Amino acid sequence: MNFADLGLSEELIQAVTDSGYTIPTAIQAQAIPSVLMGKDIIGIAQTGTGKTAAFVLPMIDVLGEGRSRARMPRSLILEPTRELAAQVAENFDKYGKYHKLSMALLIGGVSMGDQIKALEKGVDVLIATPGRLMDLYDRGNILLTGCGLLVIDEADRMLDMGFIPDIETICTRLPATRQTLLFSATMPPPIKKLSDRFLTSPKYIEVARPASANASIEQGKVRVQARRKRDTLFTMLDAGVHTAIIFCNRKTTVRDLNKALRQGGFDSGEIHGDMEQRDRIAELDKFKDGTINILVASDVAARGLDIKGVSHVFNYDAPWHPDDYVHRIGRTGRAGATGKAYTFITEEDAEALANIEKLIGTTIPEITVADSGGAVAEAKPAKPRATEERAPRRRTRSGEAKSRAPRDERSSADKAEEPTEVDVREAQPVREKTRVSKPRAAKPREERSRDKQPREERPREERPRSEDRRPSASKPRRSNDRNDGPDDGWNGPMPDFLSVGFGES
DNA sequence: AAAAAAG
Repeated sequence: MNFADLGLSEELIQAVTDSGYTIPTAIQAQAIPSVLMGKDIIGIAQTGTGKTAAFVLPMIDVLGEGRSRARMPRSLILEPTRELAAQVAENFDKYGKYHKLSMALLIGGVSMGDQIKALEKGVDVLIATPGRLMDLYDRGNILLTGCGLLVIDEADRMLDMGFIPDIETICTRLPATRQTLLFSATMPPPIKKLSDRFLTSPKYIEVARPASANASIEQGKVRVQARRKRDTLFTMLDAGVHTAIIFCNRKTTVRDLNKALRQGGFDSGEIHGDMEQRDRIAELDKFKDGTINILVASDVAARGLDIKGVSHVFNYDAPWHPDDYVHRIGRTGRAGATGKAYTFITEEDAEALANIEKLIGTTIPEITVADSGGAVAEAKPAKPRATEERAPRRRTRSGEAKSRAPRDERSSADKAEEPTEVDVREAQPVREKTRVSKPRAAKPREERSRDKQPREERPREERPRSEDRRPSASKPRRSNDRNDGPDDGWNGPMPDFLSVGFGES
């Protein structure tokens, strides 16, 4: 199967070929012919499965015939966030280069003037976030009566964000005879209701359940004391990280952590919802072109963002909502590349971890990092096994017995996880055992950590004095490292401690 | 417990 078999025009196939793609993904192969035939579609798929191209490509051909009229867009694509909307617009530019389609991107945070001008001229494709679309509609700048094709993308996220009433309003303003494509990673009841109401005998397409979390992502959890998160992260980044997105739960944490990383000599940037739109775009661009290789992010970047070659995702804070975990780690391991996803777990995160592991149906392997203080955190009264915490009592007990092997049968790696009375910061044997890779710092450690931790927490001789530059982490990657092909994700060597998993699974 | 989206 390749793109030429799907019924797309030659110009379009040329544009796809120019972009370096030849084989359609599962969702593309299933959706494109149906969209071309004018059918409604429910697509259960994450981005990264090629979902965007699955509707962008056929839409370009469908809209290639006919022309737009002033204020009457011919098609509408709804996206939950501004970044996703902009990303879809980029796809239209990329694949529509041999077609002359007009397009308007209606998102908040930027001035309305240009958007209104584009609408006045008439557009074939309207790509919008609900807020700005409703705003412009209420001002009388848009007529949706000529809009025969609607795409509701990331429907489950629209639901999370409270957009469903807006979506319903918008649906009723479109002509009743239209084609509707709905994409969602999951199908919670409100989305099912929405599709029952606004889609007509849709074709149901489901690919790679997101909860099964992409096999190309190697996951790990790191038990860490809250106050040692920063040092632990630095240690892991020092070991050599190509490109990382670091998720935090709060915007303030994003800001603080990015500041600390920059002070520590890392090439990092940040993105969160309190930033000006242009700053968000600028930071994303820097991340994409390699000016920075670490992006500290709130959940604004958790879903859908398609940045190639992200080698690592760190959950600096464990996400409260388990769905967010799946979405966050999905920023790595994209387009056939491999990725690593590490989640910091503090004592407060027990319930969040339990929910995550329940959702993904597996126990995330635990890895240990020197100085995380994780062993101390574990010295608390034993908690129930994470995945079983919410299970009925009887299951809990039997399951627990099974998963906990007798002490002396466990590997030494397992023993490293044993609760211990000894503070690992003082205990050389533990340090030696857990530190598999020697850290190298961009700047002498003392310079970096000047304002972070009291000196005494780190034995002086532990601090490397070499002038060694940090490996890839400190250096902007060459731009050809990624973003110039579909399969150019990171596949480089992995520092030992990042690739070694300990016990549990 | 937060963040996102309209300003």
